[in-house]
Amino acid sequence: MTATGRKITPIGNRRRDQILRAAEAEFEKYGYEGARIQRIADLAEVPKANVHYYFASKSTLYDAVLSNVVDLWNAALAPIDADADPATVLEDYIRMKVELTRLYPAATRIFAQEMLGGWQHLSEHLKRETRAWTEHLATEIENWIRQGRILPVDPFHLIFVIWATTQHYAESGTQVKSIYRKNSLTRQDHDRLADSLVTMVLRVCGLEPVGHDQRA
Amino acid sequence: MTATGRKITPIGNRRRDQILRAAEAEFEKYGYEGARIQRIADLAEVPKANVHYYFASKSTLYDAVLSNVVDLWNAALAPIDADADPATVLEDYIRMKVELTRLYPAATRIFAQEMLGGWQHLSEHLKRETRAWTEHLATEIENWIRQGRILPVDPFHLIFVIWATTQHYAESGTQVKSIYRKNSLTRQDHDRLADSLVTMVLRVCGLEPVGHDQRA
DNA sequence: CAGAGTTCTGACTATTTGGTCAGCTTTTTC
DNA sequence: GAAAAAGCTGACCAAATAGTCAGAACTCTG
Repeated sequence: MTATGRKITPIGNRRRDQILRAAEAEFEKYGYEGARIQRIADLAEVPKANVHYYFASKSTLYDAVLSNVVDLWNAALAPIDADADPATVLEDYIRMKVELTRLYPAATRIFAQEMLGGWQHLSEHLKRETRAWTEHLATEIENWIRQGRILPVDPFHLIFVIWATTQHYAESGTQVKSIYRKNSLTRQDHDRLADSLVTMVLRVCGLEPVGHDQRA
Repeated sequence: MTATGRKITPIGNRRRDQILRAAEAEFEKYGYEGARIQRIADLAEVPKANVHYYFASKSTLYDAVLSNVVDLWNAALAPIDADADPATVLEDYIRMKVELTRLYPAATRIFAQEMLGGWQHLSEHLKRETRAWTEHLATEIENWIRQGRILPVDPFHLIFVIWATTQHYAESGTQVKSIYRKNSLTRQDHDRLADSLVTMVLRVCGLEPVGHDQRA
């Protein structure tokens, strides 16, 4: 250990962020095991020892990155309007997730890697938040079904479809290239994915799109 | 390098398989970077040097594992009946994928990890096979749409939903536990996932289930 | 059963990598 | 402006790990 125990100054904070950003990129690209402190240092354009000045260990650094990522995720997932109609809630949810994916591909991939690894590095506290929100939405869906506002669907499976698809799409920059022969994901690609997903999910629920695009 | 160049005898083949199986488990659990030759040796109950007798390097060993996995995958994806009706083709496809996932969770996870990593270790030849089949199915779906047999859907997005969902479900043993509060995935869980998926996908296409279950 | 070929392994090496630390430089504080 | 604190870093170190190799042990064939 070398870090923590001193005061924080603006100058130190800037360096910290600089290293954190580099670490995010590195962890995204190589995963926890594959990540190399030296490469993070190079990318941040600081000597390796400087990384250890701010973060005692690789694990500490990863914790910091992961915490940022999950905060971002949970913050965006926050609002849910109980009075709104199902189609709107679902559509908003989907578009928001796709948007997150477009804006923060690195964060998204780290989130997914962590998930695949069984949240080995995620604190209980953060896990609980993520789960709570999912259960909230599931309850909402169950209400809609009971009220006959949408067709019967297993709420978790429905959420899972949305989740898996956006997630998967985001994670697979290279896969999309190799299987679908695209060279990059444009803004338009994301919009079209969101449109497709919205239409598909609404059809699953027996709903029609509210106003926007109708193609799938 | 130490391996290859000698003849293959049954006894050698058995050891090779033994090591290969251990390697599959190790790569599944830790990924390429995280995998340790020593652990593979321990799991296979052979000395480490024996691993290197059969596989020159970690990379060679991973290639062998991956090749098995992709063969399995491509073999299962092979048949597609052009005359069959859309509902049947889609349902068979989904159930087959879920089944693969249930039977070979390790292989499935490795496949996914490799995908996430952008097929960094997969040979061109294997990549092409995987892609070709996907395109075949996509063409089929386009035909159905043109003939008015199903509602308009982006074929790739539809395939993607199926793919992403089954894949994701398979990969997420621990995630499912932590988010959905299940302790393990039973045969029944897989059946219900398949049922849900079939119903959802068919609804998306404006089709009704052929005969089986109707719940989603 | 003898010799050739194959299989196996303990002991080793080379390299990579996370982490430390003493002391230098810069910034802040009084 | 000097003392204290924070920031910084080159040069190390210890541990882990992939890979090597000489030769022992085993198996098969004629």
